[in-house]
Amino acid sequence: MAARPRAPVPDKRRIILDAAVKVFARQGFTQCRVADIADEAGVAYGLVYHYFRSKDAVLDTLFLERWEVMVEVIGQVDQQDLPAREKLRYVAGFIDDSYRHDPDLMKVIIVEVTRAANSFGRTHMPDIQRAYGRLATIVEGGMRTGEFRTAVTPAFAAMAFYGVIEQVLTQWIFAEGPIGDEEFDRAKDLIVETVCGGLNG
Amino acid sequence: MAARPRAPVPDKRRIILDAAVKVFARQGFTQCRVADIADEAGVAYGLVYHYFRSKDAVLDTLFLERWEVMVEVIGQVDQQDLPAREKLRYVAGFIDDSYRHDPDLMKVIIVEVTRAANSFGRTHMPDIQRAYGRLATIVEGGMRTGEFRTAVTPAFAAMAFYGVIEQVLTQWIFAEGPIGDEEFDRAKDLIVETVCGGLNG
DNA sequence: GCTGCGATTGACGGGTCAGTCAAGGCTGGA
DNA sequence: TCCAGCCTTGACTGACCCGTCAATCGCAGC
Repeated sequence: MAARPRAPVPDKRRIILDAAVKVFARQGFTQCRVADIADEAGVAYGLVYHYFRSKDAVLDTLFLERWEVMVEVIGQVDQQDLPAREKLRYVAGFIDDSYRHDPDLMKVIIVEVTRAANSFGRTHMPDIQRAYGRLATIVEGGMRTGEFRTAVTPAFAAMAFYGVIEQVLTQWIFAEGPIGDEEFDRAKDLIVETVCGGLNG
Repeated sequence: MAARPRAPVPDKRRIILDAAVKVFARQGFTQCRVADIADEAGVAYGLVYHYFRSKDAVLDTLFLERWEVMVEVIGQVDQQDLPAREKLRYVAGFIDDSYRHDPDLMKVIIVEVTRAANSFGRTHMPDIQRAYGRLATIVEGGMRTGEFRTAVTPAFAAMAFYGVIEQVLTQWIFAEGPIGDEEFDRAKDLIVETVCGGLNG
Protein backbone atom coordinates (compact mmCIF):
# COMPACT_ATOMS: atom_id res chain seq x y z
CA MET A 1 0.00 0.00 0.00
CA ALA A 2 1.42 3.38 -1.02
CA ALA A 3 1.61 6.25 1.43
CA ARG A 4 -1.61 8.21 1.36
CA PRO A 5 -1.24 10.76 -1.44
CA ARG A 6 -3.40 13.40 0.19
CA ALA A 7 -3.48 14.59 3.81
CA PRO A 8 -0.95 17.46 3.69
CA VAL A 9 0.00 17.68 7.34
CA PRO A 10 -2.81 17.73 9.87
CA ASP A 11 -4.66 14.44 9.62
CA LYS A 12 -8.08 15.66 10.64
CA ARG A 13 -9.43 12.16 10.89
CA ARG A 14 -6.80 11.32 13.49
CA ILE A 15 -7.42 14.58 15.31
CA ILE A 16 -11.12 13.77 15.50
CA LEU A 17 -10.42 10.28 16.83
CA ASP A 18 -8.08 11.58 19.51
CA ALA A 19 -10.57 14.22 20.51
CA ALA A 20 -13.30 11.61 20.70
CA VAL A 21 -11.22 9.54 23.12
CA LYS A 22 -10.90 12.50 25.44
CA VAL A 23 -14.56 13.38 25.26
CA PHE A 24 -15.85 9.82 25.57
CA ALA A 25 -13.60 9.25 28.56
CA ARG A 26 -14.65 12.48 30.22
CA GLN A 27 -18.39 12.37 29.64
CA GLY A 28 -19.20 8.90 28.43
CA PHE A 29 -20.37 7.98 24.97
CA THR A 30 -24.07 8.56 25.48
CA GLN A 31 -23.72 11.74 27.49
CA CYS A 32 -21.45 13.46 25.03
CA ARG A 33 -22.69 15.19 21.91
CA VAL A 34 -21.07 15.07 18.51
CA ALA A 35 -20.58 18.81 18.88
CA ASP A 36 -18.36 18.14 21.89
CA ILE A 37 -16.08 15.98 19.79
CA ALA A 38 -15.92 18.60 17.05
CA ASP A 39 -15.18 21.34 19.59
CA GLU A 40 -12.47 19.30 21.29
CA ALA A 41 -10.92 18.63 17.88
CA GLY A 42 -11.19 22.30 16.87
CA VAL A 43 -13.14 21.31 13.80
CA ALA A 44 -16.58 21.99 12.36
CA TYR A 45 -19.47 19.79 13.33
CA GLY A 46 -20.05 18.46 9.86
CA LEU A 47 -16.47 17.29 9.41
CA VAL A 48 -17.04 14.47 11.84
CA TYR A 49 -19.61 13.15 9.40
CA HIS A 50 -17.22 13.58 6.51
CA TYR A 51 -14.86 11.06 8.07
CA PHE A 52 -17.31 8.85 9.95
CA ARG A 53 -20.68 7.45 9.06
CA SER A 54 -22.07 8.13 12.52
CA LYS A 55 -21.19 8.77 16.14
CA ASP A 56 -21.24 5.01 16.67
CA ALA A 57 -18.69 4.53 13.90
CA VAL A 58 -16.23 6.76 15.75
CA LEU A 59 -16.33 4.50 18.80
CA ASP A 60 -16.21 1.36 16.68
CA THR A 61 -13.06 2.64 15.02
CA LEU A 62 -11.38 3.51 18.31
CA PHE A 63 -12.21 0.15 19.81
CA LEU A 64 -11.13 -1.98 16.86
CA GLU A 65 -7.89 -0.05 16.33
CA ARG A 66 -6.73 -0.99 19.81
CA TRP A 67 -8.45 -4.30 20.38
CA GLU A 68 -7.02 -5.89 17.27
CA VAL A 69 -3.53 -5.01 18.45
CA MET A 70 -4.23 -6.67 21.76
CA VAL A 71 -5.59 -9.86 20.23
CA GLU A 72 -2.57 -9.97 17.96
CA VAL A 73 -0.19 -9.55 20.90
CA ILE A 74 -1.83 -12.32 22.88
CA GLY A 75 -1.49 -14.62 19.92
CA GLN A 76 2.17 -13.78 19.42
CA VAL A 77 3.03 -14.22 23.08
CA ASP A 78 1.64 -17.71 22.89
CA GLN A 79 4.08 -18.51 20.06
CA GLN A 80 7.05 -17.82 22.30
CA ASP A 81 8.81 -20.62 24.12
CA LEU A 82 7.99 -19.53 27.65
CA PRO A 83 6.31 -20.93 30.74
CA ALA A 84 2.57 -20.27 30.64
CA ARG A 85 2.85 -18.13 33.72
CA GLU A 86 5.35 -15.88 31.94
CA LYS A 87 3.01 -15.61 28.98
CA LEU A 88 0.19 -14.49 31.24
CA ARG A 89 2.53 -12.05 32.88
CA TYR A 90 3.38 -10.58 29.51
CA VAL A 91 -0.28 -10.18 28.61
CA ALA A 92 -1.09 -8.56 31.94
CA GLY A 93 1.88 -6.27 31.42
CA PHE A 94 0.75 -5.33 27.94
CA ILE A 95 -2.74 -4.37 29.06
CA ASP A 96 -1.31 -2.62 32.08
CA ASP A 97 1.04 -0.63 29.86
CA SER A 98 -1.78 0.15 27.45
CA TYR A 99 -3.60 1.81 30.30
CA ARG A 100 -0.50 3.59 31.50
CA HIS A 101 0.17 4.92 28.03
CA ASP A 102 -3.38 5.97 27.17
CA PRO A 103 -5.75 5.69 30.11
CA ASP A 104 -8.54 7.54 28.33
CA LEU A 105 -8.61 5.08 25.44
CA MET A 106 -8.60 2.06 27.73
CA LYS A 107 -11.33 3.59 29.83
CA VAL A 108 -13.47 4.08 26.76
CA ILE A 109 -12.84 0.56 25.51
CA ILE A 110 -13.71 -1.04 28.82
CA VAL A 111 -16.57 1.15 29.92
CA GLU A 112 -18.22 1.71 26.57
CA VAL A 113 -17.53 -1.57 24.80
CA THR A 114 -16.36 -4.64 26.67
CA ARG A 115 -18.84 -4.04 29.48
CA ALA A 116 -21.68 -2.48 27.54
CA ALA A 117 -23.96 -5.47 27.34
CA ASN A 118 -26.78 -3.58 25.64
CA SER A 119 -24.91 -1.73 22.95
CA PHE A 120 -21.36 -1.99 21.66
CA GLY A 121 -20.43 -4.97 23.76
CA ARG A 122 -23.01 -7.00 21.92
CA THR A 123 -21.96 -5.89 18.45
CA HIS A 124 -18.31 -6.53 19.23
CA MET A 125 -18.85 -9.79 21.03
CA PRO A 126 -16.97 -11.81 18.40
CA ASP A 127 -13.91 -9.62 18.83
CA ILE A 128 -14.07 -9.93 22.59
CA GLN A 129 -14.51 -13.68 22.41
CA ARG A 130 -11.47 -13.95 20.21
CA ALA A 131 -9.35 -12.46 22.98
CA TYR A 132 -10.79 -14.87 25.56
CA GLY A 133 -10.12 -17.76 23.22
CA ARG A 134 -6.48 -16.88 22.84
CA LEU A 135 -6.03 -16.53 26.58
CA ALA A 136 -7.63 -19.93 27.02
CA THR A 137 -5.14 -21.37 24.56
CA ILE A 138 -2.29 -20.09 26.70
CA VAL A 139 -3.79 -21.67 29.81
CA GLU A 140 -4.41 -24.89 27.95
CA GLY A 141 -0.76 -25.01 26.98
CA GLY A 142 0.22 -24.61 30.61
CA MET A 143 -2.02 -27.49 31.57
CA ARG A 144 -0.61 -29.71 28.85
CA THR A 145 2.90 -29.28 30.17
CA GLY A 146 1.74 -29.87 33.73
CA GLU A 147 2.65 -26.36 34.76
CA PHE A 148 -0.99 -25.58 35.61
CA ARG A 149 -3.48 -27.72 37.49
CA THR A 150 -6.56 -28.83 35.60
CA ALA A 151 -8.94 -28.01 38.44
CA VAL A 152 -10.75 -25.50 36.25
CA THR A 153 -11.23 -25.42 32.49
CA PRO A 154 -8.94 -23.27 30.37
CA ALA A 155 -11.91 -21.16 29.34
CA PHE A 156 -12.87 -20.47 32.93
CA ALA A 157 -9.30 -19.69 33.92
CA ALA A 158 -8.96 -17.29 30.99
CA MET A 159 -12.16 -15.56 31.98
CA ALA A 160 -11.03 -15.25 35.58
CA PHE A 161 -7.65 -13.89 34.53
CA TYR A 162 -9.21 -11.30 32.28
CA GLY A 163 -11.77 -10.48 34.96
CA VAL A 164 -9.06 -9.65 37.45
CA ILE A 165 -7.28 -7.43 34.93
CA GLU A 166 -10.45 -5.54 34.07
CA GLN A 167 -11.20 -5.08 37.74
CA VAL A 168 -7.77 -3.57 38.33
CA LEU A 169 -8.28 -1.20 35.43
CA THR A 170 -11.75 -0.38 36.70
CA GLN A 171 -10.25 0.66 40.04
CA TRP A 172 -7.94 3.00 38.22
CA ILE A 173 -10.77 4.30 36.07
CA PHE A 174 -12.82 5.13 39.13
CA ALA A 175 -9.86 6.64 40.95
CA GLU A 176 -9.74 10.41 41.10
CA GLY A 177 -6.07 11.25 40.61
CA PRO A 178 -3.44 9.77 38.28
CA ILE A 179 -1.86 6.42 39.07
CA GLY A 180 1.79 6.26 40.09
CA ASP A 181 4.40 4.29 38.19
CA GLU A 182 5.06 2.02 41.16
CA GLU A 183 1.41 1.02 41.21
CA PHE A 184 1.47 0.16 37.53
CA ASP A 185 4.59 -1.93 37.99
CA ARG A 186 3.24 -3.69 41.04
CA ALA A 187 -0.10 -4.48 39.42
CA LYS A 188 1.39 -6.75 36.76
CA ASP A 189 2.96 -8.96 39.36
CA LEU A 190 -0.01 -8.94 41.71
CA ILE A 191 -2.40 -10.00 38.99
CA VAL A 192 -0.31 -12.99 37.99
CA GLU A 193 0.57 -13.84 41.57
CA THR A 194 -3.10 -13.89 42.52
CA VAL A 195 -4.37 -15.88 39.58
CA CYS A 196 -1.51 -18.36 39.40
CA GLY A 197 -0.50 -18.62 43.04
CA GLY A 198 -3.96 -18.39 44.59
CA LEU A 199 -4.76 -17.25 48.09
CA ASN A 200 -4.22 -20.54 49.89
CA GLY A 201 -0.90 -20.92 51.65
CA MET B 1 -43.26 0.68 61.89
CA ALA B 2 -46.92 -0.16 61.28
CA ALA B 3 -48.08 -1.90 58.14
CA ARG B 4 -48.84 0.66 55.46
CA PRO B 5 -52.45 1.74 55.97
CA ARG B 6 -53.14 2.48 52.32
CA ALA B 7 -52.21 0.47 49.22
CA PRO B 8 -55.26 -1.79 48.89
CA VAL B 9 -53.76 -4.67 46.94
CA PRO B 10 -51.63 -3.77 43.93
CA ASP B 11 -48.61 -1.85 45.10
CA LYS B 12 -48.06 0.31 42.04
CA ARG B 13 -44.70 1.48 43.25
CA ARG B 14 -43.48 -2.10 43.34
CA ILE B 15 -45.03 -2.82 39.96
CA ILE B 16 -43.20 0.13 38.48
CA LEU B 17 -39.90 -0.98 39.99
CA ASP B 18 -40.31 -4.50 38.65
CA ALA B 19 -41.23 -3.20 35.24
CA ALA B 20 -38.20 -0.93 35.27
CA VAL B 21 -35.93 -3.90 35.95
CA LYS B 22 -37.25 -5.65 32.87
CA VAL B 23 -36.99 -2.60 30.68
CA PHE B 24 -33.55 -1.53 31.92
CA ALA B 25 -32.26 -5.06 31.42
CA ARG B 26 -33.73 -5.33 27.94
CA GLN B 27 -32.82 -1.93 26.54
CA GLY B 28 -30.35 -0.40 28.91
CA PHE B 29 -31.01 2.60 31.13
CA THR B 30 -30.12 5.30 28.64
CA GLN B 31 -31.80 3.69 25.66
CA CYS B 32 -35.13 3.16 27.38
CA ARG B 33 -37.75 5.84 27.81
CA VAL B 34 -39.81 6.48 30.88
CA ALA B 35 -42.81 5.66 28.71
CA ASP B 36 -41.41 2.16 28.23
CA ILE B 37 -41.39 1.62 31.98
CA ALA B 38 -44.94 2.90 32.30
CA ASP B 39 -46.12 0.69 29.44
CA GLU B 40 -44.39 -2.37 30.85
CA ALA B 41 -46.02 -1.65 34.21
CA GLY B 42 -49.41 -1.06 32.61
CA VAL B 43 -49.58 2.33 34.22
CA ALA B 44 -49.87 5.92 33.08
CA TYR B 45 -46.73 7.85 32.28
CA GLY B 46 -47.20 10.36 35.03
CA LEU B 47 -47.53 7.77 37.76
CA VAL B 48 -43.85 7.02 37.52
CA TYR B 49 -43.24 10.59 38.61
CA HIS B 50 -45.74 10.27 41.41
CA TYR B 51 -43.60 7.59 43.02
CA PHE B 52 -40.14 8.64 41.89
CA ARG B 53 -38.43 11.98 41.59
CA SER B 54 -36.86 11.09 38.26
CA LYS B 55 -35.84 8.26 35.98
CA ASP B 56 -32.49 8.22 37.79
CA ALA B 57 -34.24 7.76 41.12
CA VAL B 58 -35.86 4.56 39.85
CA LEU B 59 -32.47 3.04 39.13
CA ASP B 60 -31.01 4.32 42.38
CA THR B 61 -33.82 2.64 44.27
CA LEU B 62 -33.38 -0.67 42.48
CA PHE B 63 -29.65 -0.65 43.04
CA LEU B 64 -29.70 0.26 46.71
CA GLU B 65 -32.49 -2.18 47.54
CA ARG B 66 -30.35 -5.07 46.43
CA TRP B 67 -26.86 -3.80 47.12
CA GLU B 68 -27.54 -3.09 50.75
CA VAL B 69 -28.72 -6.64 51.23
CA MET B 70 -25.51 -7.88 49.70
CA VAL B 71 -23.27 -5.73 51.86
CA GLU B 72 -25.22 -6.87 54.89
CA VAL B 73 -24.82 -10.53 53.93
CA ILE B 74 -21.08 -10.18 53.44
CA GLY B 75 -20.80 -8.62 56.87
CA GLN B 76 -22.82 -11.37 58.53
CA VAL B 77 -20.90 -14.15 56.84
CA ASP B 78 -17.75 -12.71 58.30
CA GLN B 79 -19.23 -13.01 61.79
CA GLN B 80 -19.57 -16.77 61.41
CA ASP B 81 -16.88 -19.07 62.73
CA LEU B 82 -15.78 -20.52 59.42
CA PRO B 83 -12.60 -20.89 57.41
CA ALA B 84 -12.07 -17.82 55.23
CA ARG B 85 -12.36 -19.92 52.14
CA GLU B 86 -15.81 -21.05 53.22
CA LYS B 87 -16.81 -17.46 53.82
CA LEU B 88 -15.76 -16.54 50.31
CA ARG B 89 -17.61 -19.53 48.99
CA TYR B 90 -20.73 -18.36 50.73
CA VAL B 91 -20.43 -14.88 49.27
CA ALA B 92 -19.84 -16.24 45.79
CA GLY B 93 -22.85 -18.48 46.27
CA PHE B 94 -25.01 -15.61 47.41
CA ILE B 95 -24.19 -13.47 44.40
CA ASP B 96 -24.51 -16.46 42.13
CA ASP B 97 -27.96 -17.20 43.57
CA SER B 98 -28.94 -13.56 43.28
CA TYR B 99 -28.32 -13.82 39.58
CA ARG B 100 -30.10 -17.12 39.31
CA HIS B 101 -33.12 -15.73 41.12
CA ASP B 102 -33.33 -12.42 39.28
CA PRO B 103 -30.93 -12.17 36.36
CA ASP B 104 -32.49 -8.97 35.06
CA LEU B 105 -31.92 -7.11 38.32
CA MET B 106 -28.32 -8.27 38.59
CA LYS B 107 -27.70 -7.35 35.00
CA VAL B 108 -28.99 -3.85 35.64
CA ILE B 109 -26.94 -3.46 38.79
CA ILE B 110 -23.73 -4.56 37.14
CA VAL B 111 -24.11 -2.98 33.75
CA GLU B 112 -25.74 0.27 34.78
CA VAL B 113 -24.17 0.90 38.17
CA THR B 114 -21.08 -0.97 39.31
CA ARG B 115 -19.42 -0.63 35.92
CA ALA B 116 -20.82 2.71 34.84
CA ALA B 117 -17.81 4.86 35.57
CA ASN B 118 -19.36 8.02 34.16
CA SER B 119 -22.75 7.96 35.78
CA PHE B 120 -24.25 5.84 38.54
CA GLY B 121 -21.05 4.04 39.33
CA ARG B 122 -19.55 7.30 40.43
CA THR B 123 -22.48 8.41 42.55
CA HIS B 124 -22.66 5.02 44.24
CA MET B 125 -18.94 4.61 44.69
CA PRO B 126 -19.18 4.70 48.50
CA ASP B 127 -21.67 1.84 48.47
CA ILE B 128 -19.50 -0.18 46.13
CA GLN B 129 -16.39 0.48 48.20
CA ARG B 130 -18.19 -0.71 51.31
CA ALA B 131 -18.65 -4.11 49.71
CA TYR B 132 -14.98 -4.29 48.74
CA GLY B 133 -14.00 -3.33 52.24
CA ARG B 134 -15.99 -6.13 53.80
CA LEU B 135 -14.55 -8.67 51.40
CA ALA B 136 -11.09 -7.43 52.27
CA THR B 137 -11.89 -7.96 55.94
CA ILE B 138 -12.72 -11.59 55.25
CA VAL B 139 -9.44 -12.08 53.41
CA GLU B 140 -7.55 -10.32 56.16
CA GLY B 141 -9.03 -12.73 58.68
CA GLY B 142 -7.86 -15.64 56.58
CA MET B 143 -4.37 -14.21 56.52
CA ARG B 144 -4.30 -13.66 60.25
CA THR B 145 -5.08 -17.31 60.91
CA GLY B 146 -2.48 -18.41 58.38
CA GLU B 147 -5.10 -19.93 56.11
CA PHE B 148 -4.21 -17.50 53.32
CA ARG B 149 -0.80 -16.44 52.10
CA THR B 150 0.10 -12.79 52.44
CA ALA B 151 1.57 -12.54 48.94
CA VAL B 152 -1.02 -9.93 48.01
CA THR B 153 -2.80 -7.37 50.14
CA PRO B 154 -6.31 -8.14 51.42
CA ALA B 155 -7.66 -5.23 49.38
CA PHE B 156 -6.13 -6.56 46.19
CA ALA B 157 -7.35 -10.08 46.87
CA ALA B 158 -10.86 -8.80 47.54
CA MET B 159 -10.81 -6.87 44.31
CA ALA B 160 -9.62 -9.88 42.36
CA PHE B 161 -12.24 -12.09 43.94
CA TYR B 162 -15.01 -9.66 43.11
CA GLY B 163 -13.58 -9.18 39.63
CA VAL B 164 -13.82 -12.87 38.90
CA ILE B 165 -17.41 -12.98 40.12
CA GLU B 166 -18.43 -10.02 38.00
CA GLN B 167 -16.73 -11.53 34.99
CA VAL B 168 -18.70 -14.75 35.43
CA LEU B 169 -21.93 -12.79 35.68
CA THR B 170 -20.91 -10.75 32.66
CA GLN B 171 -20.54 -13.93 30.65
CA TRP B 172 -24.05 -14.90 31.61
CA ILE B 173 -25.33 -11.43 30.85
CA PHE B 174 -23.86 -11.59 27.37
CA ALA B 175 -25.05 -15.13 26.78
CA GLU B 176 -28.07 -15.52 24.56
CA GLY B 177 -30.10 -18.25 26.22
CA PRO B 178 -30.86 -18.97 29.89
CA ILE B 179 -28.21 -20.54 32.12
CA GLY B 180 -28.66 -24.10 33.33
CA ASP B 181 -28.80 -25.02 37.01
CA GLU B 182 -25.68 -27.14 36.72
CA GLU B 183 -23.75 -24.15 35.47
CA PHE B 184 -24.91 -22.02 38.38
CA ASP B 185 -23.92 -24.72 40.84
CA ARG B 186 -20.55 -25.27 39.23
CA ALA B 187 -19.73 -21.56 39.06
CA LYS B 188 -19.67 -21.12 42.85
CA ASP B 189 -17.02 -23.80 43.22
CA LEU B 190 -14.99 -22.73 40.22
CA ILE B 191 -14.77 -19.15 41.41
CA VAL B 192 -13.46 -20.11 44.84
CA GLU B 193 -11.26 -22.85 43.45
CA THR B 194 -9.65 -20.42 41.05
CA VAL B 195 -9.11 -17.57 43.46
CA CYS B 196 -8.04 -19.66 46.44
CA GLY B 197 -6.32 -22.59 44.74
CA GLY B 198 -4.70 -20.69 41.89
CA LEU B 199 -3.63 -22.13 38.57
CA ASN B 200 -0.22 -23.42 39.58
CA GLY B 201 -0.02 -27.13 40.39
C1' DG C 1 -74.84 11.68 49.50
C1' DC C 2 -71.07 14.58 50.11
C1' DT C 3 -66.43 16.06 50.81
C1' DG C 4 -61.41 15.74 51.00
C1' DC C 5 -57.42 13.80 49.48
C1' DG C 6 -54.20 10.73 47.61
C1' DA C 7 -53.88 7.96 43.29
C1' DT C 8 -53.93 8.12 38.46
C1' DT C 9 -54.10 9.91 33.83
C1' DG C 10 -51.94 11.59 29.49
C1' DA C 11 -51.25 15.74 26.70
C1' DC C 12 -48.01 19.29 26.44
C1' DG C 13 -43.87 22.43 26.91
C1' DG C 14 -39.29 23.03 26.48
C1' DG C 15 -35.04 21.44 25.44
C1' DT C 16 -31.75 18.32 23.29
C1' DC C 17 -29.26 16.23 19.67
C1' DA C 18 -27.96 13.14 15.54
C1' DG C 19 -27.46 13.55 11.01
C1' DT C 20 -28.18 16.41 6.45
C1' DC C 21 -26.99 19.58 3.08
C1' DA C 22 -25.96 23.49 0.37
C1' DA C 23 -22.43 26.60 0.04
C1' DG C 24 -17.75 28.13 0.30
C1' DG C 25 -12.57 27.15 0.63
C1' DC C 26 -8.41 25.23 -0.81
C1' DT C 27 -5.08 22.78 -3.76
C1' DG C 28 -2.82 20.70 -7.43
C1' DG C 29 -2.74 19.90 -12.15
C1' DA C 30 -3.42 21.62 -16.94
C1' DT D 1 -5.24 31.53 -14.69
C1' DC D 2 -8.83 28.29 -14.44
C1' DC D 3 -11.06 24.15 -13.21
C1' DA D 4 -12.29 19.94 -10.72
C1' DG D 5 -12.80 17.77 -6.81
C1' DC D 6 -12.06 16.96 -2.12
C1' DC D 7 -12.12 19.35 2.37
C1' DT D 8 -14.57 22.12 5.56
C1' DT D 9 -18.28 24.80 7.49
C1' DG D 10 -22.37 25.39 10.54
C1' DA D 11 -27.28 26.34 10.23
C1' DC D 12 -31.14 23.63 9.95
C1' DT D 13 -34.50 19.66 10.17
C1' DG D 14 -36.90 16.29 12.19
C1' DA D 15 -37.32 13.39 15.84
C1' DC D 16 -37.05 12.30 20.48
C1' DC D 17 -37.89 12.41 25.36
C1' DC D 18 -37.93 14.11 30.35
C1' DG D 19 -40.57 16.11 33.62
C1' DT D 20 -44.81 19.09 34.60
C1' DC D 21 -49.42 19.83 35.49
C1' DA D 22 -54.26 20.39 35.36
C1' DA D 23 -57.87 17.37 35.36
C1' DT D 24 -60.18 13.12 36.79
C1' DC D 25 -60.96 9.06 39.56
C1' DG D 26 -62.28 6.52 43.56
C1' DC D 27 -62.24 5.49 48.27
C1' DA D 28 -62.90 6.61 53.35
C1' DG D 29 -64.95 8.97 56.69
C1' DC D 30 -68.85 11.70 58.03
